[in-house]
Amino acid sequence: MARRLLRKSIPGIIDVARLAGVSPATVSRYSNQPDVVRYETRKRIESAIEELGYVPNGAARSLNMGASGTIGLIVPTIDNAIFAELAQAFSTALFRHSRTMLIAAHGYDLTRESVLVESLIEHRVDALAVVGLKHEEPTFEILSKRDIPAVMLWNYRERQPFPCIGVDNREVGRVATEHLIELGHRDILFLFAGMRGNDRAVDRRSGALSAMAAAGIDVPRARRAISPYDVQAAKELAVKALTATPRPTAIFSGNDVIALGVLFAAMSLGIRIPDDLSVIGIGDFRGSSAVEPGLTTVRIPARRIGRRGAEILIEMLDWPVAETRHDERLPVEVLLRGSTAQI
Amino acid sequence: MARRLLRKSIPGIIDVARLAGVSPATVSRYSNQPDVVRYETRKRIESAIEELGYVPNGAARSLNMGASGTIGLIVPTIDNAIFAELAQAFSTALFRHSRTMLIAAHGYDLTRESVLVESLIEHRVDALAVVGLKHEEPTFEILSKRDIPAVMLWNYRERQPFPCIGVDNREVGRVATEHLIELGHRDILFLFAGMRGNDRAVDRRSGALSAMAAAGIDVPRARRAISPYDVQAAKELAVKALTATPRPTAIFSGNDVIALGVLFAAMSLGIRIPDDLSVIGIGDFRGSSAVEPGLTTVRIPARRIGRRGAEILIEMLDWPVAETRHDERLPVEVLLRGSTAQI
DNA sequence: AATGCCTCTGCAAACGTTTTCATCGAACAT
DNA sequence: ATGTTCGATGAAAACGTTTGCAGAGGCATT
Repeated sequence: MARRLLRKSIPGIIDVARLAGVSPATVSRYSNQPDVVRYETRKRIESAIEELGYVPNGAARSLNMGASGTIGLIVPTIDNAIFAELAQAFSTALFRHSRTMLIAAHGYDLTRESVLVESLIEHRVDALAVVGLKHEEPTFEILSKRDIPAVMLWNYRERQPFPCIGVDNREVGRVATEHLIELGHRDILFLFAGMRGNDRAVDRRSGALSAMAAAGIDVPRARRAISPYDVQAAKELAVKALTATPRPTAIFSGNDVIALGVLFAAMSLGIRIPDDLSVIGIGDFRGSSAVEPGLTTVRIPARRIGRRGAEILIEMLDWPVAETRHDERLPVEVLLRGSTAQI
Repeated sequence: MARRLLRKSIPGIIDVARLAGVSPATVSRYSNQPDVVRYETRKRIESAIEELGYVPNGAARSLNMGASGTIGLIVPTIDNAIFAELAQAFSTALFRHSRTMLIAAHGYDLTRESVLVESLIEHRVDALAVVGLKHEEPTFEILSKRDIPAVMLWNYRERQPFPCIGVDNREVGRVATEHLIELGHRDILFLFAGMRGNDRAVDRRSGALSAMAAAGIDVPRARRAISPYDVQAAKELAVKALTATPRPTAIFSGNDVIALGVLFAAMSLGIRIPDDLSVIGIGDFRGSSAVEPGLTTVRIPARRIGRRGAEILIEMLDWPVAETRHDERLPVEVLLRGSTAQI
């Protein structure tokens, strides 16, 4: 961090007090409980604040109060349609309750996560949300040592060390697969998302494969692949798979980005969708409904997860004694659009 | 904000000092300039910290030092491919210099912006980056009153109150349009992005129209429309425009999202791209190269803008005396892909 | 007039760091 | 033996708020 800065000295509560002819205590009361200050005094303070351009020092306040008004969010990356939606909703919900979001990204490297947690704790976040259920030991340890209110977003499962708000990604993988099976598909190519440090992808995969097993359909190794989170890369992968024979009749895509790549691959090869090939995605990213044909996908309510996560944390802060668990399992649904059809 | 929380009392520097049998001053020195502390003492402090799970209190440090190690970023919204990329790069660059990003979004409502600035200043950000050149008076006022190092990202122009790092969006609009003109197009439909609180869109529009004027081509009102930032909405708009006669031979899209909508509209109508219609976008969002056919677009280096913005702010913090202006105009280039062709 | 209550305000002690200055030994040169 | 320098540490004063406690004055009740 920087050395001590000697900048134009910023006006503090004492300057305001002096100018308004009152004590600092009164100014403080003015900004925290205005109604206890006499009208006339209030006016004087107001104009003093106006004149000096006074903005209270959050660090001092935070030091005194033991709460910073800041809540942390740790995501794999911001630069991803779906986490961006989540973060935006989270931030908006916090703003509504006059708190601020401190966001940090670890780039799917869970070992870096505990460093971020520590950094956020150093900034004295009042509460913390993380994406996913899987975390390294230090992360859990530091969190419980401090007993900072924390939630895990995105993935839902029972009996977790912290409340979860999200969907059951095994269910997500399952319903997507079942949809294809119901349409009569037997030869399905599975393009899973990368699974390093990504328990959502792991769960989807396990849900998908168990649905196949339940239907008694074998999934040979050649029908399982892992695609990066990138339209172009997924497209190339799909092109390769679609030019080999025999060609699958359907493709399960671990997320909508991969599904888009598949769609474009099919277009470039002149394969008609859904006549020659069914494609299903996961996520319902913005734009997935607009692509031609519309992408059938499993909707994951990212915004709602973000909003509820924020609200629940605030609730935990405001009623710290409440012994209720705050888990929330959100429903998933298959959005039927044009990219899947009966075989 | 919350009332005073009475939580498990968190260990402070004094607890560490007591446990290690030294004074708080020594512990402080340990974490700031470890080399001045005797090896043996250092070891004792280390194990005390370990045992207590001590994490320094940023608020106290910030209060004392007058610097928080936090840098603010204000964007219209996080939930937008391009700003997410920017924010991610910004955050990463800050992290590399051990600072943290505090991000806030105003949803294209510039009047809300000054509230956010104030909130960030209350959190004592050491510096601030905002997107765009156009801001309400209070925003500028509060910033210059405090003389907090600030930069304006995304849009570049000379003689601005704060350093700009970005591209000249008039140039962006111009080169996109010139590309279409060079290909022989005369009847071009312009789908601009919404311009409320969005000076980037305003500039692109003005660049585009002036390029047309320079080429002596008239653009009737019916060939100018404004599209929301949404694939589906842009698609509907484009469908309407493409079913009317006469049909334009090319469409200028204010950004890649709109361009995607146009592409899908054309597909759904059986209009061949680029044979029957040329489409150009702006931004080079991820995935724009993978769509079929590849989208010709004007590349805007969002990541680089984010990274440079962060680096420049840090530079301004570390050498506050340097009188050099830190503006940076980044180059733009037309990426030729499959969606445009000679008429 | 004395008493009590209420409203508004001030005093001063925290909160957890960093940093200047001073102190104390030890090592070293004279 | 005496002075000098150096390295390692401690004491204490900030930094800018919030808040419990108490005091001052006004008003109503006895």
